[in-house]
Amino acid sequence: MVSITDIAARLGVSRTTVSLVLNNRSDQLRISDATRSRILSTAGEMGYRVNALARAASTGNSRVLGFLTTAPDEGPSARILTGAIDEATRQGFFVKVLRIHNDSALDDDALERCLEMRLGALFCVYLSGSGVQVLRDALEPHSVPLAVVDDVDTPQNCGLHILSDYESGMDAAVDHLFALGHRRIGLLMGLSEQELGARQRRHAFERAMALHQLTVVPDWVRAGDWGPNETDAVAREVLSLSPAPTAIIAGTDFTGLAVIRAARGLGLRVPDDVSILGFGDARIGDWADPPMAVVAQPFAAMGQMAVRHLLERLPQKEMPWSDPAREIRLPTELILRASTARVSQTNTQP
Amino acid sequence: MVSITDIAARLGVSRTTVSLVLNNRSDQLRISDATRSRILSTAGEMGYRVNALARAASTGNSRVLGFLTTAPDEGPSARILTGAIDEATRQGFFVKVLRIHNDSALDDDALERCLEMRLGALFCVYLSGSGVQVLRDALEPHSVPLAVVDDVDTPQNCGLHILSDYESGMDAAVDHLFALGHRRIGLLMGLSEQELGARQRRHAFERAMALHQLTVVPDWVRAGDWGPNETDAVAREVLSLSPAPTAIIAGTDFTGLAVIRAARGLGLRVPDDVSILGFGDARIGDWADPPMAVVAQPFAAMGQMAVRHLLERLPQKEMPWSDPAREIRLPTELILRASTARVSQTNTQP
DNA sequence: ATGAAAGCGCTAACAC
DNA sequence: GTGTTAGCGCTTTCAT
Repeated sequence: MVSITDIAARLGVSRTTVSLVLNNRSDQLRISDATRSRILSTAGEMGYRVNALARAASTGNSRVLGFLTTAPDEGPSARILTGAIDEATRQGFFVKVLRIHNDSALDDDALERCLEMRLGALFCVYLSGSGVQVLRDALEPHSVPLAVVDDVDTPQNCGLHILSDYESGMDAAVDHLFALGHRRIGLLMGLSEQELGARQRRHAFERAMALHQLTVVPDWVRAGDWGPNETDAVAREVLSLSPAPTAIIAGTDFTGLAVIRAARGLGLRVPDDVSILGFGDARIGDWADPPMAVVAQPFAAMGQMAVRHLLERLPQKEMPWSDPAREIRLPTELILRASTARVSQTNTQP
Repeated sequence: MVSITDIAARLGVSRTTVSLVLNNRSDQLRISDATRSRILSTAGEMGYRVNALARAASTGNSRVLGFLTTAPDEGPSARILTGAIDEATRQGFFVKVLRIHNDSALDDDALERCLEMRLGALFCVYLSGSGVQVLRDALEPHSVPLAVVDDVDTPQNCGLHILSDYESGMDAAVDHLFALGHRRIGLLMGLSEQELGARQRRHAFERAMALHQLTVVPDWVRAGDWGPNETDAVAREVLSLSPAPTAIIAGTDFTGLAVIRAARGLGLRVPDDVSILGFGDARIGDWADPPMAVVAQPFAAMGQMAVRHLLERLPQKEMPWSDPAREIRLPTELILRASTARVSQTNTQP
């Protein structure tokens, strides 16, 4: 592949001149228009392309970001990645995706390779808190900025933490249900109580309920890392209580689907007998029966923000590690569909 | 960050010696065990990490693969990526994900950047045929191997093409339905007729039907790039025909969900009145109501195979471009769930 | 067994 | 305006 040297040789000028022209530095250091255009056209003819590798080696700046994840194929991770790529591309950066398997002790190999590649900055999703800590400790000495995205139990001083604004999301959800006359609202999370995501949802839910002076009934609030069948079972259990909630907020989109199924299994009509509202992905609910309303989390925006903030801090090459982790919460969006309705007459008393 | 030179200086040996030891080339060119261990331990103490950038610049080999996609956040793309990353990691390679927006003329910028980064090989999904052609033409002069994954209308001579084995997948699907007594089977694809995926599914479907001497009823076979509502409408239309199919194979998982919804909307019970079988993603059907049987496509394996084949061809640095595109078809898996059942008595006549 | 020297392709400081 | 020189951090060939 043709190099800067080849062009210089062909034209009888120095490599420096070629480099300057091709990098558009010619305005600073003045190159004659004649030489300039000769170089440009020759480069074109010869099919020259910078060797980004050599450039990176020379400048020590790879213009590559690393994205660490345990589950690149799950919806949220993929959305975050997409948002991140778009923003990175816009700023002339690449994204390398690394998969981590063992996230508690944090895959040493992956970390090693991040450092070897002289990655400019890193962001990660779905790591355990201890994983993030390990990451942080490894990165700090090398001043590699770090951002943690989505529900990760980020320890103090671990850089940026970007997540959904659960509070406004839950507020919107409860507001909406309240406006439809619902007073008995349950929360089935589909996430383990251990996870930050579950705690955040629960907390935001309790807060939103309090704002409306509604009682949080413990039996109607359940957490757990459920598969389809477990979700079904829990939902049936909750919907069979008396009194039962008239509306259920599901902690994830898949959980929502299973709750709808459970309701139907009990002979309840959605939304006539019970309203169901999902939380998470925007799209999937559109295919549910009935189409499921959701509080959509801003995954793409989260990836985008992660990159934007990391790149802002790149030039100074210095993370404010000592500061407590800075949280950025991005707004959710309530998407109404056919799974919520005015509470039925027989169910109006709290 | 500490370099090979630092270590050499500290130890009073040459950079060469350090390089040899750290690369385990010491067996070829014999280095004394003493020196060897001194170097290793010093490297450890000083926290040395190869500068992969410099190495790549020097060897001209970046050990990075590029993954081009128009929709990194869609299920199949993400699955393929995951499989690819796993295989790449296993072989000491990285994967850079590039998003392409304009795929007909192929995002020139992205291509430019692939070449600049001296990517070792590329694989892509969701490109148009002309996009692949552009890619191929740009890559050939530089001997960059290319693999096209999944439903892409790959022109001749465009390297490897890796896709699902639609024939055995459809055979399994039709076999299964046939065994349940179904004779009137429809195919609602949810993919535009223009797309390779639709043509492949249709062809495989017709073949499978013929194997069982079943008639393909044109009215029951529909293609189109449908959203939820359009799918619903088409499904209702087909299910309202008389005679109507007793079983429907949906071309994608989401389409399957909407078909179930449409059936229910018409007062039909699934699977009692009509059986429904999805095609595509393995997981999502598990959350459907009823849980939906699917022919699962081997997305992760496809990514894995793409990488494996590309890496095989890396050393010789030469693609057999002149050969017709070599197709590799990977087996699907029939996952049975509750959406299919023996055909009802009233529906037994073809 | 070790080192010197040249090379990869690029950038950057400074001289002419 | 352009060229010289040195440097990035590594690899590789060839002396010693």
